[in-house]
Amino acid sequence: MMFVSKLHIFNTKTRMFISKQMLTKRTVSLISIPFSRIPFCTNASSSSVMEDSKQIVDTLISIFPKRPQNEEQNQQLKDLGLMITANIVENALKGFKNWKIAQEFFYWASKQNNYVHNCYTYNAMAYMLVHARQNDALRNLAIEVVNSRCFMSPGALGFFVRCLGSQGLVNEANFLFDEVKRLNLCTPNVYSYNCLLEAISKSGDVCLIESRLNEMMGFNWVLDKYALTPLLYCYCQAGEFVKAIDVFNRMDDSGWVDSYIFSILVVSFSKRGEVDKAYELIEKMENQKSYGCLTEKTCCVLIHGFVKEGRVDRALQLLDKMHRLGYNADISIYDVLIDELCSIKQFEKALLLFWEMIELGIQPDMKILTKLVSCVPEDDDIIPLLKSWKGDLTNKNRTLLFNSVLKGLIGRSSIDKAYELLRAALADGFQDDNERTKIIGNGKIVVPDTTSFETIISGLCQANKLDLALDLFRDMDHIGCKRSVLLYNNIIDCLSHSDRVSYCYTLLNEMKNSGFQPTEFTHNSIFGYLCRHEDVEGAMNMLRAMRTQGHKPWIKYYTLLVRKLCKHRRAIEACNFISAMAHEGFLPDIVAHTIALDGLFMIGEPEKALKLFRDLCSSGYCPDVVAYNVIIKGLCKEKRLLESHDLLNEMLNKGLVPSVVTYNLLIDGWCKYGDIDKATKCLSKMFEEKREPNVISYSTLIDGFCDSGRPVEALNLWVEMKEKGCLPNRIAYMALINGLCKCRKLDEAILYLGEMEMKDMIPDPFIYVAIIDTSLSHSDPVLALNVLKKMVQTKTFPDPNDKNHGILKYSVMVLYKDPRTSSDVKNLIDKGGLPTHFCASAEGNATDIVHQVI
DNA sequence: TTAGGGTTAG
Repeated sequence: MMFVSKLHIFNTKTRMFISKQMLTKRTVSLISIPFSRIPFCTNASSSSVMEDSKQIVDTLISIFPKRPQNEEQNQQLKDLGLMITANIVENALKGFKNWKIAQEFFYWASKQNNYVHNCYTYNAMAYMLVHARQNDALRNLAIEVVNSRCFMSPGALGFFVRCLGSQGLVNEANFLFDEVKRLNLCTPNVYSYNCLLEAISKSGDVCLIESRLNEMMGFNWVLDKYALTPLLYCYCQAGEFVKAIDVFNRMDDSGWVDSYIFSILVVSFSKRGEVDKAYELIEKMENQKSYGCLTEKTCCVLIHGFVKEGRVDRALQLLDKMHRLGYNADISIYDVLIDELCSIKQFEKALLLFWEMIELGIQPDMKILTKLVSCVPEDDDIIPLLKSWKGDLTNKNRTLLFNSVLKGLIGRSSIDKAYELLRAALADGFQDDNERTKIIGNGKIVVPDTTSFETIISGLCQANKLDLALDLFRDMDHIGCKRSVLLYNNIIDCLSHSDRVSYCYTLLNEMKNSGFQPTEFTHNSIFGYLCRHEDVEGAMNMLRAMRTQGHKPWIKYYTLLVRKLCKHRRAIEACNFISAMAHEGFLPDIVAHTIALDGLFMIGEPEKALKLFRDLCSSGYCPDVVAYNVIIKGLCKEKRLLESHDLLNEMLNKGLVPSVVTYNLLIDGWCKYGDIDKATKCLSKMFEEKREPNVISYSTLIDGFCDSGRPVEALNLWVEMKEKGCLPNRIAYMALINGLCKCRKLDEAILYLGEMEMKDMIPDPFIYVAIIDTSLSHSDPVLALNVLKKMVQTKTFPDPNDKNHGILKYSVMVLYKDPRTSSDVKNLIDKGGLPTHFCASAEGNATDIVHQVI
């Protein structure tokens, strides 16, 4: 046995200055070589040594895992321990199938006399740990290699660093790199650095990459493509596309862009939703004749990515390009494209792709076929699709096709046909001569399954044919077809919407007894019914049942209940419901609370509202702008303007930004309070705070000015509003016209009514009433009559409960009595243009009616 | 199979 030196001696002065040319020509492609093929060791010895070593390696691999079972083997292992070299250990390590055994061997070897590990044995061990994903052990090994003070070649360092990087142990890679440098165990070269950069890029840490690159440039090294690729990758990961494109262009100028580098950028564009940018890049490379850059694999990745971003247009263009490049698109590409085209209802394109597949010899699978059958809009397309199936027509496939035909019929609103088809299949398994059923049946019987029932029952429920659905549901038992949770849910939901709630409870019990666990949907279907019907007690009982199952009540339902209660002036009950929910562990959110606050103000309980609001704040809730708005609105209504402003300040202190609504409420508050100047100040404040006033702000203030008898200012504001680009709407016009009437500015009111009608805006009846009333007080019955005729023409009259109803009645009577208008009013009455209740009073006693009105 | 709901002007 030859004695082989156990220590490799390295040249520690390997640091050198490498020119760009040297790098580009000599650097081996780091990226394109699979990790596993990078050699650990280039040590070559004489052939006889290799022979001997090989024998030792083989023996170790064979006996070590078994562990010496007898004295003889034990002795053999001891003897081998005397003979091992780093080379032998390295090769033995590579031979073990189990990482644990390899690790035991590694530590056994290190205890043998005269044996010391070298960098290659460490690397072999690291490699085993990488493949076994033993990150803790790998981390420890990195520390051990430093502690062992073993020298490392720059290449070996690079290898270990890549091992760490591949497992995402970026900090460890940096630690190892810096420690071996500090302890003079290795002088890293460009390759070692590039490995480190690649490892860092796994973490996407742009700063770290940049600082390492600066380090490299400090040695006057020229950065090559393997240094820039990790940088490009990191910029892409960080979404720093400007920088990424810059790096890419630099690489492109040097002719370094290969398919991998190209795919980093282009796939990253796609992932960030920059589909057009990705496509432009593809075209740019194509124009540069860099054909090799766009590989088949990249195309596939991009098509999937484009579709995911909802850009099926670009995906189809790329598919076209693939064809031109002679690449094959696999079935998954067609699957994803057809699926997407169907979901955006571009069925013709989907069908074209389908037939293209067949032409290219790619056999569509059942998933693609059933998708198309179930959603193409034309009946005529179905038969050719069904006939195209060349695969096995097993019972299962037959049922799948049958179900897709049912789905298709329902999608085309032919629920009756679909229902009959299922009934026919249940009756005789298709003995009729319908062409479609013959194809599916192919002379054999189609056996409907649970999905068939789910499809039809869901269709029947949607079409409001609940009883038919229930019959079918009951029939499932007779043919021995298993029900499903989906079916129960669908029917329960449909029953709840048809107000047949007692049957819902029956089915709920039935499903539990049949071993189906109700889902959140099941419970919420019934909970929804109870909320719609303001059944607080029932809703609470359901909540308790839900709590035991860990189900959550849907927000939309419990807010609906709160809203309905408040609308019916049952705000106190709404508050009690909210508390009871909280007591059950379902704390309603700020929206439900806001509705309740509004409800309390509505029933004239401002103190209760304020208490609830303060309780919310102190219990850690953070009321938002809308909640504050509701309180401000309530306080304004109560004429507590100063408190409203206190709340505005409170909002600001909390960092909440008051909305346009907030200011509008305060403007309205001050207007109604009679302090129009304060209201104007609020408008100014909006400009200061860069909260652009809207048409509501202006209308409110215009109304306020008119109420204060200041029509000129109202009209000025009207002009200002239009100058600011804020267009008046129907309500704004009505506010102005009504306001002008209140100020007795009849001519202006008529002017704006004309303007409004020119814009095809139809005013509410009260506007006509206001003008009629004002005209009469201006002693202009003819004008009033004309407006009354307009009302008759447009058939808009105030509701009998509306106060304007009485005013109009009185006006009609006045016009009836006035000789200037009397005959016209009679005429209107005779022709039936005026509702009878106006006619009856026209001849009545004026005083009586005045009493009625007032 | 299921969703986000609440506040402003005549």
